[in-house]
Amino acid sequence: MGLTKSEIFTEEQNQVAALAKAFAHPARVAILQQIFKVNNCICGDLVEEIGLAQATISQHLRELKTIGLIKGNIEGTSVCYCIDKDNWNNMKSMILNFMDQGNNNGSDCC
Amino acid sequence: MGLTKSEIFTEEQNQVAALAKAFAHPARVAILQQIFKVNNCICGDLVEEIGLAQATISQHLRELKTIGLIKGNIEGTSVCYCIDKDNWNNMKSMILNFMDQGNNNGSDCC
DNA sequence: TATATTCATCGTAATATTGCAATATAATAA
DNA sequence: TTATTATATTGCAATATTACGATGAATATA
Repeated sequence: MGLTKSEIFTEEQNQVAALAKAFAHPARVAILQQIFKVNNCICGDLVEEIGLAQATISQHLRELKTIGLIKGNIEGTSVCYCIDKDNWNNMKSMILNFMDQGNNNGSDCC
Repeated sequence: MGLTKSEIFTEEQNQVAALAKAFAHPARVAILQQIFKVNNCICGDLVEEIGLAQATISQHLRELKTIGLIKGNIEGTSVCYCIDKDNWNNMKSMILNFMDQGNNNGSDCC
């Protein structure tokens, strides 16, 4: 069916999944790394850096913006993107919290 | 097209994306949480706990197993699943490393 | 004004994912 | 042997994702 039954899961489960989905494509991982690397805002050099069509990059940027990981600012004819650090840190905590369950020190049970 | 162009990305970018994809569905998040919660091995109570058909749960379990986050052990007629802690910790490091870039302390640039 | 530049959006083709019923497989119990 | 139980696999239908060309909107430049 392709339709996730979100209503049967907790808010937290849906949130973790939604954030993970944002990271679940190498182009979006690459975009985020590039924004971090350049540190200052970058614009459409992403299209050059990464080897995808402009429309494709724009689509990935929108997904990252929609979930709140990045912000975009219009500067003349180009658009400057950067990490939304508050949100980024919140989401980092969420993922950490999820991955830290049960402190993983005992030996595997099977 | 629906076909990710993996070859144009780095190994790391593809790995982060692959791990994130495993977390990118609330059913898989719920399965992992449940395995952690019960701590000891659990079997097909997942079908009861989570409200999805047995075939669907089995499919999600296979994805988690394929990427290496969990291990399954046959015990009589049932199967005991548990976290693969070595892999889990490695993947946690990978995600942390990715999310820690640029230590996020300055103010946003736009 | 006319033209270029930069980015977003639309439409669409190809592929992937989700979910389930039906069926298969494997181990135990009667 | 014949059930029974627990899980996996297969085969679909519905929906989502990825990618890109074409086009649109906005700003800058000649």
